[in-house]
Amino acid sequence: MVTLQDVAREAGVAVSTASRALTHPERISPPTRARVQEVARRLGYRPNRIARAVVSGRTQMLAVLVPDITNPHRLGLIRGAEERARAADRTLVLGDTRGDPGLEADHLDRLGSVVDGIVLASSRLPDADLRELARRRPVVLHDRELAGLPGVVTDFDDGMRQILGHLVGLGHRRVAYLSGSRRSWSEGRRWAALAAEATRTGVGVACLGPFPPMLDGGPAAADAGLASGATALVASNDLLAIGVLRRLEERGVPVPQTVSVTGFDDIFGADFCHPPLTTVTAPTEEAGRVLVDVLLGGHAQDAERTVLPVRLRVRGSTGPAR
Amino acid sequence: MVTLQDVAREAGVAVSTASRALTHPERISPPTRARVQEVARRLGYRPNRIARAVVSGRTQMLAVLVPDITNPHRLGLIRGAEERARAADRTLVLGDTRGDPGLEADHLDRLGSVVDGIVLASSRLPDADLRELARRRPVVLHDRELAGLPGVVTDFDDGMRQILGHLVGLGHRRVAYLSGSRRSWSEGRRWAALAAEATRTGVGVACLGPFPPMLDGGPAAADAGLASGATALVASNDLLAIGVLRRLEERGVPVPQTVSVTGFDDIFGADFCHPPLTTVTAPTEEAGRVLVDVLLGGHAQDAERTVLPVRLRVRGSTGPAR
DNA sequence: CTGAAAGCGCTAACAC
DNA sequence: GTGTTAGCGCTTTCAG
Repeated sequence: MVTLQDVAREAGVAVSTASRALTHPERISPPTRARVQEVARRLGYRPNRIARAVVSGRTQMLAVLVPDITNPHRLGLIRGAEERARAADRTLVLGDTRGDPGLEADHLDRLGSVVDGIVLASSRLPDADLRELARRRPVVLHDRELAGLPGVVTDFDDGMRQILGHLVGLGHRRVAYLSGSRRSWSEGRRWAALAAEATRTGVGVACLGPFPPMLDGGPAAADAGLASGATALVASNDLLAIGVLRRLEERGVPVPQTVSVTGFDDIFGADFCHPPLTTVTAPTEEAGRVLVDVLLGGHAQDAERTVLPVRLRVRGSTGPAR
Repeated sequence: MVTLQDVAREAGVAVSTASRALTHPERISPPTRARVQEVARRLGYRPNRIARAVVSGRTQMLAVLVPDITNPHRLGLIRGAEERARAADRTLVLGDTRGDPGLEADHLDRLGSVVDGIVLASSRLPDADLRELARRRPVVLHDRELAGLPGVVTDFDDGMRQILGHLVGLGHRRVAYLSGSRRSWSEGRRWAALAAEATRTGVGVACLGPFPPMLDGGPAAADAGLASGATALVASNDLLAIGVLRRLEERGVPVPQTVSVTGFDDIFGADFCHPPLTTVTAPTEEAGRVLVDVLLGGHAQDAERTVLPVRLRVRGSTGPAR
């Protein structure tokens, strides 16, 4: 590895001069600057960002922690965050917590002292831990609310309202909610919103599950939903909903003739599964952008809370109640 | 931020002792060790990994660069790599190059001096740049071959052989290949393999495109394929194939009655699109694991080349030639 | 077993 | 403008 010392020696200047010639060229006389830069190039010098970070205390890296990197739902967020990070000349570090608070804490232990800020998507960490973390580093939350911490949340309330409104309009009066993981904050929001709306409109909604909020959870959820006698199945998310659709097809149950099915997230595949899924779409790329902006804007202290609007996308999986 | 100095002072020992008590506890007397550890915990001390890395020269971080993080095809690789990295107590840093050599170089500039090793998936960097990079850091390649560098490649030859064999068995004699990006190494491999196999079996194969290897590329590819008079369309990858299926459905062309369609990768969604896609599946999680193992095993110098076996998955999108 | 001191590669006062 | 010097927080000889 060629260091700044090597460059300085070879160029016949002090290290500090070499350093400046590379990072603050305007403060160096043209001839010296040119010589240093030429030598640096010739020697193939690359600044050691680690060393630079020790003194500046900043690495220009941001971390994004997601519960499951294989869930297509997060792709938008990641891409939006990536885009903004790149624009701000930061490097994004991505970590997968597998929805496990232990692994999440692990990752944070490792990355906490390395990155300049952290985006936590659907964090499962206890409130106290989040607060403590936020004391060390700027932190922004996605789909998790905690007083004092800034964040971006999907408008689950409105999403569920739109879903139920749509189903009621189609004549459905008995609805089953296929719930996902009990431990997630957003799961609680979804169910609460749906239950509230059901009460308001006088529709009966049963809460089934929890089921693993993945394709694999589909079979059990579909069977339970069918057995409940509901005419519409509201799945916790698209992954589960698609799994449900597959199971129903396998069992020869026509959708939406016998039951309607809805999802949440509008993931990759929701528009080409069979039948295409009626679901709620959220501007996840925008979420990613906003999260990084808040992190970089230094507003991470101000506890801004942004609620992102959602929109129902009606596709083939919902129809009139039988 | 509480530093090691703070801990040492509070515990009434030298920094070096505090350091050892935390990283080499066995070399410290039990009472001292206990005291230091207790103080560290009480003060909420967290080692600064950056500082640690300056002296050790290692950060315990590995980078994985992929051309497009939103392509579900890479999820397996990422997950496999993550798993191994975690097991080896390393942190994975993920970067998206958008298939742009410039951005890829950018990322490497930023991360090169920070990570202990690099996994490059489908790198678009010139051979010379790759070689130079490999001189600085351990590098392993995925789906790109370069003499002297270790890597893991999908067995494209066998995959294409299986696809064509399957189609020929169904009576297809006129096949169109819907090509993807010209600039990718794997694209070249796929076409070369298909062309060779076509020659061997005396089947006519036209190369159409290139089309953007994404869902969006589907419409143009489908129309061109149909116009070519081929009875089977072999798409460069699943994303494109699914886009093609959607376009065919839109145009009312029955699949596989009028044309058969095949993909490559077996991505999320390939089994629930309509009709389900006949494609080639590769053990991508295994690829991720092997790549990280090679990186960590220090075999990165030995230029090992692992070819991963593939398997044809026949689904509803292929049938007898009309 | 513990402490003092050197130094990782780089940046940033502070002089000249 | 440029060089000298002092660290950043930590690990690691090297003495004691």
